[in-house]
Amino acid sequence: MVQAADFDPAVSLPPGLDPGAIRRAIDYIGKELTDLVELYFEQANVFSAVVGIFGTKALHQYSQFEKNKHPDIAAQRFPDLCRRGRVGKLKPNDCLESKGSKRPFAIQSHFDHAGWYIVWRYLIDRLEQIEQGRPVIIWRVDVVFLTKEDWKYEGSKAGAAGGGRTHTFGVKAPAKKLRGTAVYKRQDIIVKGGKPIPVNGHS
DNA sequence: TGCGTGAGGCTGGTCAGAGC
DNA sequence: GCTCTGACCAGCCTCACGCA
Repeated sequence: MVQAADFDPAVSLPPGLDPGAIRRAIDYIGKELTDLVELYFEQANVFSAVVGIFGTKALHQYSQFEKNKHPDIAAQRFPDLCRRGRVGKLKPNDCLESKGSKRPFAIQSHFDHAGWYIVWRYLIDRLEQIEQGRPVIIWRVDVVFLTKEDWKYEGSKAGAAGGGRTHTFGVKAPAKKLRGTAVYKRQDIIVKGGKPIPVNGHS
C-alpha cells in the first residue's frame, strides 16, 4: 500500500511530474509486476529492465510526460520519456529516463546524457511477508537531474581474447548525489548490508 | 558496516556489409 | 533483392576488494 506519509514534498521534481502521478505509478508497477515475478527467478538481470519499462508506461499514463515518439529510441536509447507536446530537439530538462534497480544507490548506464532520471528501487518479497499479494515492492523512488559531469566512464576490456561486459557509465558518488532525491521512501524498509530489508525482518 | 569501484556475466535490438 | 552474420548499442546483475 502506497502511504502518503512515505512521500517527501521537499524533493524537486521536473515540471509535469507530481507526487500524485508517482503514487499511481508505484501502484501500477506493483500490480502489473505481480504476474511477472517468475521472470525474476528465470533471469534476474532482465527484470530491472522490465521494471523500468513499466515505470515508463505508468508515467506515460499518469503524468505530463509521454513515451518517446521514436520507438527505437524509447526502447533502447535516451530518453524514455519527454515532456508532452515538445517537438524538435529536446532539452535535458524535457527528458526523463526511467530505470529500475535492486541496488540501493548505484545508477549504471551506457550513456552519460544530461536530463531527469527516475529510479524505481525495488525488492523481491517472494513470501509476500511485507505486503500480501505484492511480491514486488517499490521501496524507494529517486528523482534526480543529472548532468554530463555527474557521470564517470567505466571502460571495458572485452575483446577477441574474451572478457566481460560492454563499457558503461556510472554516477559518481551515487549515495551523496542521491541524498535528498528520494521523493518516496517506505518507512518500513531499511538498507542493511547494502541491501533493502524490512525493519523487523531479514532478507 | 556502509559505500565506492572495478571486473565479469547475462539479455535483446539495430545496422551494415558480405554472400548468394 | 534477400538472408545471414558480426559489430555495436543498450538494459541490467553479482561479486570481490578497498577504504572510511
